[in-house]
Amino acid sequence: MGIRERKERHKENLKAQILEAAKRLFVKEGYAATSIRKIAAEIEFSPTTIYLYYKDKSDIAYALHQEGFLLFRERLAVLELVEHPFERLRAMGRAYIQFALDHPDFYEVMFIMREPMDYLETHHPEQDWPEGERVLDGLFQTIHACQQAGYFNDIGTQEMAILSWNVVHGLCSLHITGHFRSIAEKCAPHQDFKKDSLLEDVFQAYMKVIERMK
Amino acid sequence: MGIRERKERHKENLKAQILEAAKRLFVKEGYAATSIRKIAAEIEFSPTTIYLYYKDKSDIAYALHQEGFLLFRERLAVLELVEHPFERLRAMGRAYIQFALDHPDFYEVMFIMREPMDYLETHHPEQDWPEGERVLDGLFQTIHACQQAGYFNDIGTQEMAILSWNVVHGLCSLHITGHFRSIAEKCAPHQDFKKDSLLEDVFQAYMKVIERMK
DNA sequence: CAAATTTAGTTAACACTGTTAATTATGCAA
DNA sequence: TTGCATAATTAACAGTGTTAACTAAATTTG
Repeated sequence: MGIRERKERHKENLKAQILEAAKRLFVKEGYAATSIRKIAAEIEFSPTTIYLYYKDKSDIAYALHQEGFLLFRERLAVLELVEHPFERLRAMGRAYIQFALDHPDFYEVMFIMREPMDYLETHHPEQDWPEGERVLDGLFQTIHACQQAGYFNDIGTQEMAILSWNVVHGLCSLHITGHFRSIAEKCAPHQDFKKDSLLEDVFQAYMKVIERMK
Repeated sequence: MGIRERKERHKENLKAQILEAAKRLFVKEGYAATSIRKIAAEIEFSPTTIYLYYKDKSDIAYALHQEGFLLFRERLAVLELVEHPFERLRAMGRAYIQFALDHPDFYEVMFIMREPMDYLETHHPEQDWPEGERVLDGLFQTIHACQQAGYFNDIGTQEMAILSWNVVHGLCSLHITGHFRSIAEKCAPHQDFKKDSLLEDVFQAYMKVIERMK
């Protein structure tokens, strides 16, 4: 029987298979359209089977959230090689934006949606947000190195790190949620090229601003 | 003649009543928990009656979105009285943050949720986002006045306006979606007071940064 | 080996959701 | 009074997350 074969094949990685199926649906149709029942259908199991491996839907959301951070760190890791701290900061910002443009669904589950955060708070109240802290820590170190190199020394390292994060997050989140759709062309009605480079332009403006802080 | 007018008035009345009921539920339990059926129950009408006055749920979301901008502009209007443009910019930023803290649900429907934006695009594709543009225009003018006063003249006005918007939006959105919950205390483990003033601190850092750009 | 027990997975159901088609009730004009 | 347009309703569709009860298979125990 085909069903028995399938069962034997995936005896132990069913949890991983659920996540893979969820990820497939998720990147194809977004989180909102990824229902428990569809995930179940994708792996040819009953919907309730999902609940044997994941507590609830926010648990799956958090798993996708973690998956996104895996992708994200993988991308940013190479930037450790950029020696000049200020140029590294610039590269990190651009990489952040590019990640959001390449993987808007992952960006949403990582930085916009409440569900993964709610899962952390309700099911693991003791610990806080390891993924976010790890990324922010990398940014913190680069900002610190910038300050060692003489940049923005009259600003707190934490404040500067969170500020820089905020600038790119503001851009990416407003872009993804559709709030920039009409803003872009209003900003440059007779410059069509600007429509596609608003994120880049504003980020460059930020870098220009903090560049002077030496 | 007069009959039709009265009918229209009654119709507008019920439409307004629906919105009022939606707003009540919305500020009390958030958008996610505000269902069509609950709105209908609140005004003691059948659920389908809602559809005689609003196209679909995203239509209601957009109405709440507009309602939020009404509140928002009402608050910011008085800041036109602040003469010094840079101080006006500072006041606008603080007012923006305070609005988000006071009305997180409205902030969410105004700047975070896709639904109102989707309504605009699918049901009114010709026009773009009037609420956003109007607010951004006010910011644009203040930035322009700052530049006239000698601030950040080597940065484009549009870029500077959107950048400033991004900074406060980044702060408010990450705060509202719960992404700052654990970040705050990590930043200042032995300074309890900082937990509540992260938004203010980072905003001040931004103001400090652009203050130097004269 | 057979019986008991644990485990994995399923079916059926609950209580919701947004939304539409068909139907009834209501007030107005001819 | 009849006919008609409109307002509002009921019933239903197609989905959602989630839980309790149940079955079948595997494993442990006497």
